[in-house]
Amino acid sequence: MGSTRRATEVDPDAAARAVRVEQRSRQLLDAAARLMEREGSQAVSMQAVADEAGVSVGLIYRYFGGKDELLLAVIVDVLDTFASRIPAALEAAEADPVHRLAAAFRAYCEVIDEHRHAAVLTYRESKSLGVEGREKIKDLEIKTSEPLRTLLRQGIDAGTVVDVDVDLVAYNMLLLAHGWALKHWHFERSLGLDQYVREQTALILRGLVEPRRSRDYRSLLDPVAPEF
Amino acid sequence: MGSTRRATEVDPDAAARAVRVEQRSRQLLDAAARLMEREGSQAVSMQAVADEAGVSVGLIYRYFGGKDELLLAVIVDVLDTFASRIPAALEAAEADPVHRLAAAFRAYCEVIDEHRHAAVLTYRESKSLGVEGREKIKDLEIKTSEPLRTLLRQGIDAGTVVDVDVDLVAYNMLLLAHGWALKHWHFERSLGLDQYVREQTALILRGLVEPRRSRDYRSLLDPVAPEF
Amino acid sequence: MGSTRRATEVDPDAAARAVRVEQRSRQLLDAAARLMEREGSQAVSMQAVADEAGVSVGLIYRYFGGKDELLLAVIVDVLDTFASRIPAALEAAEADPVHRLAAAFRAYCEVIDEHRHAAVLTYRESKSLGVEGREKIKDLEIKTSEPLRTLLRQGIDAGTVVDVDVDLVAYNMLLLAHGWALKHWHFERSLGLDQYVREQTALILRGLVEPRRSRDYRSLLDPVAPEF
Amino acid sequence: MGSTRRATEVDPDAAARAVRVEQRSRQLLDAAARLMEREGSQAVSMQAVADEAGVSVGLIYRYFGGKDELLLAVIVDVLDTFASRIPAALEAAEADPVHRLAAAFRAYCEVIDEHRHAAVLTYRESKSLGVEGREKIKDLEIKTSEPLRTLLRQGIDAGTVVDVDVDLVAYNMLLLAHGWALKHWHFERSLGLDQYVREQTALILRGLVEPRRSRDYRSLLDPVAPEF
DNA sequence: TATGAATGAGCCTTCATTCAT
DNA sequence: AATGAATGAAGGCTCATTCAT
Repeated sequence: MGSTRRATEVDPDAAARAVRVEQRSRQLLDAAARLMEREGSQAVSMQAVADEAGVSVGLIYRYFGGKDELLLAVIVDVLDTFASRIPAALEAAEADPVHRLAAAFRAYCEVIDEHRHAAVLTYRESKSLGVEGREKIKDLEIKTSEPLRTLLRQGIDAGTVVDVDVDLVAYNMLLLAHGWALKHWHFERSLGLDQYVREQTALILRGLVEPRRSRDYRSLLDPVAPEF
Repeated sequence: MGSTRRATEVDPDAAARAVRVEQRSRQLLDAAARLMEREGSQAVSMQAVADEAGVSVGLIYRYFGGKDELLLAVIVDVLDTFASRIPAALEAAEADPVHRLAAAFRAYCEVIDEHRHAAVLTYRESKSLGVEGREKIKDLEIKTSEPLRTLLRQGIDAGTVVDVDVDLVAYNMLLLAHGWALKHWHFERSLGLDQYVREQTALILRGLVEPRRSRDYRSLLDPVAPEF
Repeated sequence: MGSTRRATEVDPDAAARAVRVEQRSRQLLDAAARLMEREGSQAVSMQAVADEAGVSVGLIYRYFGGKDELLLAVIVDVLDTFASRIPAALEAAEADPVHRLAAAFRAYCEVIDEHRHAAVLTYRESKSLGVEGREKIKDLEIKTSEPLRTLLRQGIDAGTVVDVDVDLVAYNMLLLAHGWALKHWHFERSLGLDQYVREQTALILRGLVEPRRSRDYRSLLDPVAPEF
Repeated sequence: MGSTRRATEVDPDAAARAVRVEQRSRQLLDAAARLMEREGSQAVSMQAVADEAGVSVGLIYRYFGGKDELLLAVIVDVLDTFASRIPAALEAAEADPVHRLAAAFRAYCEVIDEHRHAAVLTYRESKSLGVEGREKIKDLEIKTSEPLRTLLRQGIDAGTVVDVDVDLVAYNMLLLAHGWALKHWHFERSLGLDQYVREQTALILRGLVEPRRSRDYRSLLDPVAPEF
């Protein structure tokens, strides 16, 4: 079966197959993520994912090695969404690093709000993730938070941001964004996402912005901290 | 039934029994926590807890209603440790609210370091915790973070801390402390606990301390941010 | 998903699946019943049923919701056997209601003899049966005993049966048939099934048949009560 | 230890001990029976019996070999109640065998109504009863039903009862009495105990009483079958 | 005698994984 | 490529029974 072309050419069969594999993976990943958000990660059994995707259990195993691999893929998928959404948000924002920082944080929080349960999965036992998965996630987080670090450095260079530990601040912003998912049941009645983002932004910026430049960013914090 | 003492005394049998119940509960709670730290919470089966504690499965059910209840008790136990350790740490610290805030944060981080996995348990699916458990945890967290809120308010009143949303800042400090557990595998090679505490403290204080009072707290941040 | 035939035809896949489901259910039901007859209902664990049927435990749960449901299904199955065997026995019998009554009673006893332990299951704690199951059994028993009631009424109308409480007599005949199973260990050494049926038939008819018509049914009672 | 008297005298210690054993057994038996009637035989665990009796689990094992033995003892106890209640009921009844038969049947039904669940236990798996227990029960049932057989024979001799298989009729009357317990959930809404007894008595007597003597017993059947 | 803490075999059930079709 | 029936290990839990006190 299949074609027997020269190796220098791209095998069109292989290409078509790759496309189908891609589509199926997408379908399964989306189903798993949807299920997870809708029913909580407790309800994610292979059968449930299959049902949600409208395929058979067996098929999942043709695309993912097993449950752990599937779950890891879902996490990676979410982190990929981060990696693509943040830059998009930055383009829409003003050129100023601090404004962009705020936009990036908001984008983080919004993606997390959409993938609350999947985001929390990142904190799963490293055992079930495996060394490989752990490394992959670490890399992705670093890569995804790269824009933050870049912006922080730009701000510091521009003199609008005080001289902080760029790595740690980036990490903290991530954690605070995740905080929305982690402590969601803590806040769900008292705080909306928008309010959460605004207040956290105010707090973060207060620690970052050079005191003598702070009045430049008042608009960013309205209406939460107009007195800033 | 046992002895027949004067009614004015507390039944010594009941008292002795209460002590034994307390000891057994401790033993089981510790075993569960130990197992969790060592093998990860995935490995926590009732049989495993029993083995770790050196007792039989059945016995656990005399002290805890079931697995969920046991796990909830482990969480509550950790939160209780918080609630008792933080005040102790505060007494040892200087009277100044900002110094105390830093001491409290360090104490938080240290307890979490000792109960890394149990601390993370707080973020379990609320479903498996049950409404009751969820409420209990929420209450305990609020109660445990109360010292932070008090200190923040004192600082604000004293004019050493800027006017922030006390609730959110307290929550953030908690989250940052938890961050040590949550992202431990992220930092384990690059950062020690002490370093983590110092750097985070510096960042937090930078956002809290009134700029014109900042030089009063330089010592707190050395050697991490001597330039502060 | 399978073939794409004309919509007017029944989906052959679904049909085939239904057949297989039916076969498996049969197999499991029979295994459970067999096990019950051989080892007593105490020995009926899911594992034992699986072993007896030559399948795995898990499979049972694809066909029955749980142990209670399986047991209920066994009971219902036996009652269904009743419901189908009795009419068959009646067709083979003479047209006369009293003759048919005797034939029905014999048929009852024979089915019960074949499902001795399962028949007794009907008397299980109603709790473990559940409200639903209880109602189902009640309905089936009423439905199954309907032929008896009909025959009794016909006999009364024809003047060959005295005017009795049709419901209670039908219930008694059922109970007496069950008696063969219930008190089997009482009789097993002294009485055979055939003998049991004959003697009980004689007793029942003596209480039912109009005295002046009794000689018409002498043949029914031979050789047990030739003097009747 | 204890006393060292001559063997010809009854050891008073032993006697006292026997009394205590008897009392304890009573206490436990009653507790078990009470529990069974109140909660159904499903709820009869050793712990529950101990609680109901106000003693510890361990103590039960000093008086009964185990659960099966305890349950057997409860059954035997109930059958003993039969054996003592029936004669008492007969003494209160008229001298006529048929009247006494009716009185005996009523007494049976009443005792069974009081020990519904225990009565049904008789039909427990022979396996869990053991050969010994089975024999004991068989003997007790035969002994207990002896009055019935005697009365039937007297009736036959007196010419008021037709010539029936005395053993089987006695057995049937027992079964019909048990029927009240066995099918209780069938009748509980439609029939009271008294009604059940009356109707069954009417049916039984119709099959037993010599047709030409039937009018002598009309009063027995009122108001159920006044036309008899 | 009496207690009740402790045991552990055994039960029901779930679910990731495999494999014949 | 796709299905889904079948597997069986593993988990949570119960409860009859024992034994040190």
